Amino acid sequence: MPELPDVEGHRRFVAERAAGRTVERVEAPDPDLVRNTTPQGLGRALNGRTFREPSRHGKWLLAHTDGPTLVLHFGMTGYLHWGEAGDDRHEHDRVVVVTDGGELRFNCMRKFGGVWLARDDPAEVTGPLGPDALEVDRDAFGELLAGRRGGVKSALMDQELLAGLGNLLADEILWRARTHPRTPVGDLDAGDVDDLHDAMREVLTGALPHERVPPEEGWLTGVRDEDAPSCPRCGAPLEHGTVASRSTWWCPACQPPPSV
DNA sequence: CAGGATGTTGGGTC
DNA sequence: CGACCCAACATCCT
Repeated sequence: MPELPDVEGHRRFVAERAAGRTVERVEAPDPDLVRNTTPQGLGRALNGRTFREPSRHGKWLLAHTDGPTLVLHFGMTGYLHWGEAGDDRHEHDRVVVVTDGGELRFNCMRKFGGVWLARDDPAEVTGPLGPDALEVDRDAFGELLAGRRGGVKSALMDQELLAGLGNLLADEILWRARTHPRTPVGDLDAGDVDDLHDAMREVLTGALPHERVPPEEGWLTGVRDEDAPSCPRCGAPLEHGTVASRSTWWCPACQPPPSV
């Protein structure tokens, strides 16, 4: 679930369902997913507080209140849903914030995500993050890459460089920009950086309405789970390998490998 | 049964 | 320090 468009969807969900509601208590069916305090401590900090308009930085969701901020990260399988008091909960609902108008439920099957309490600056729990990928214009993007060593895919996915892109988005952007994922950043010329920035904007703005990387026609994500996927653009059989320690798909025709 | 999956962290290496 | 790799985390699915 969790790359920038997914988390933006969760942000909208909090804005629609939780903003303006007041916390009555916190319940943690799995207390381990309350990461930097105890469920009791989280409750003491949030009880009586009212959710305000949430924000997002990269893959982190910041559910602000009129006091501290509830910070959420979704790992690989986290999502939010809403329930009314007395509704059956899902077995993977790990943390539940009970408000005066219903329950915000953090569901996380694989338990890679979690919730944190930020009494002050959320950066204390998120750690250092680069600028949000949606906010980076062409010049800023070029400056981020300038001086960067290593491969372009690992750069795009480095949250301290640029926040919000994950494995699916990185492959999607590289495919759209016709750039091989193993291309050294230092080999990119200005036109390549233009193409990458354009592709990033197109992929993000295209994905946002879906609140996910859409597995649709014309997207790499639409074919990457097939048995023998082929390029949605040129039809060549896609290649697969490990790049930046992640499962990676690319088109050998559209994205020629970097010359050694 | 083995292997893989949209993420992050910590340890070790060069 | 910058960057890479791997293992680990927990759970489900093929």
